[in-house]
Amino acid sequence: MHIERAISASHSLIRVKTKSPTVAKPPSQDTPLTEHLAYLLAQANREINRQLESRLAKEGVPVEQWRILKVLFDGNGRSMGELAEAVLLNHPTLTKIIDRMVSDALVYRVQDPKDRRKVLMFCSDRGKILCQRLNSLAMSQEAHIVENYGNKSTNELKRLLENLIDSAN
Amino acid sequence: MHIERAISASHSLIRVKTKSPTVAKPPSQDTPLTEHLAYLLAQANREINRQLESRLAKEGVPVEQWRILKVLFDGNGRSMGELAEAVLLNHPTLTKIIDRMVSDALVYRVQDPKDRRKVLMFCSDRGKILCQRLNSLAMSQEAHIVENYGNKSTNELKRLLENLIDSAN
DNA sequence: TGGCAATTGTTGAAGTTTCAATATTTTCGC
DNA sequence: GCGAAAATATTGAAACTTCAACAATTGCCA
Repeated sequence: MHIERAISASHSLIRVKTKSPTVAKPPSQDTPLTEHLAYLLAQANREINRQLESRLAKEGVPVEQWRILKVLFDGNGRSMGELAEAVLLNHPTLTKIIDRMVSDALVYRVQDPKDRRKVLMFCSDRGKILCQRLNSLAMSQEAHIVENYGNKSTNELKRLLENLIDSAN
Repeated sequence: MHIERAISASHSLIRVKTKSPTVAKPPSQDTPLTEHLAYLLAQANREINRQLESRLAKEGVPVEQWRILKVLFDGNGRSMGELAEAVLLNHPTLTKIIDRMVSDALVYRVQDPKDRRKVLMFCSDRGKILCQRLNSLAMSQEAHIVENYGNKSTNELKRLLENLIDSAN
């Protein structure tokens, strides 16, 4: 292995056939789309998100709103900026979603007394009750994934995703 | 291990405490948002997609267009349906992106002679040349990920994602 | 202190995606 | 072979997201 690397590094004309089947291929020009990490993530995300979406549709609530309710559930207010970060939305999008949720009386705005530029968001009682129903639906979805995919794989995948996210920052 | 499984399978009243520190918590009502698989996937996807996007921006091309070019690069035509499936877009969205790409002379439409309902998409020479430059950018992004995140983790993550996608269908 | 730069959130316009309806062609049962 | 149903792609309207500009407030430093 040492030797193989040395040979390959010296650009030998002799082709050394590598043995390992799971040897790390560096991504090359003709790597199929389906082997790119970015693509696999997009595909997995799309699939899982669809499943969740269709569960939450029972309550007529989009995934983003569930995330917002879940973050606010603890009763501590969050500024729009914190919230946007937490739920993976950019500011203007969040503002408009929050507008709808305020209309539905799920959340409400309070001006931050410490810093009057900020708006603190809170979850209403109605929002909390809905949130709990949504949590059940989300839980059952995740249970369903674990059933098909296995407990070990699920946990391992979560761990790897967390590391990836960390390493990307 | 055999025995443990047997006990657990027989629903014994005796609790067998599993040793593993990474024991599977079943998702519960108050599982934080950030521990849900759907959330981790969304976050990782967002992050990696942003990185890729900013690389491809050097050529002024959105990620979706790179995917399309890459799929068509082999010169075999694809129907809109096949293409939509391959690049994770729904039909109307694809139609409109293709309209733009046709304007830019990156791809072209040909009516399928075997089945005149279908339109076969092909990549132009110009599209192929651009695709190769984009492939380089995408490769360098993936190399960058591997650098920070590690080769082993990257491959393992890809494997797990593939399995997840399979198990979800 | 006064004023300039930075932070925070919202708004309106522009761009994009999605939904439902449509047009065209093929398939299949009878 | 005919007609109804299915498959394929596109279109226009509606919904949504994003971008750039704006308004309000705070922090800073000279």
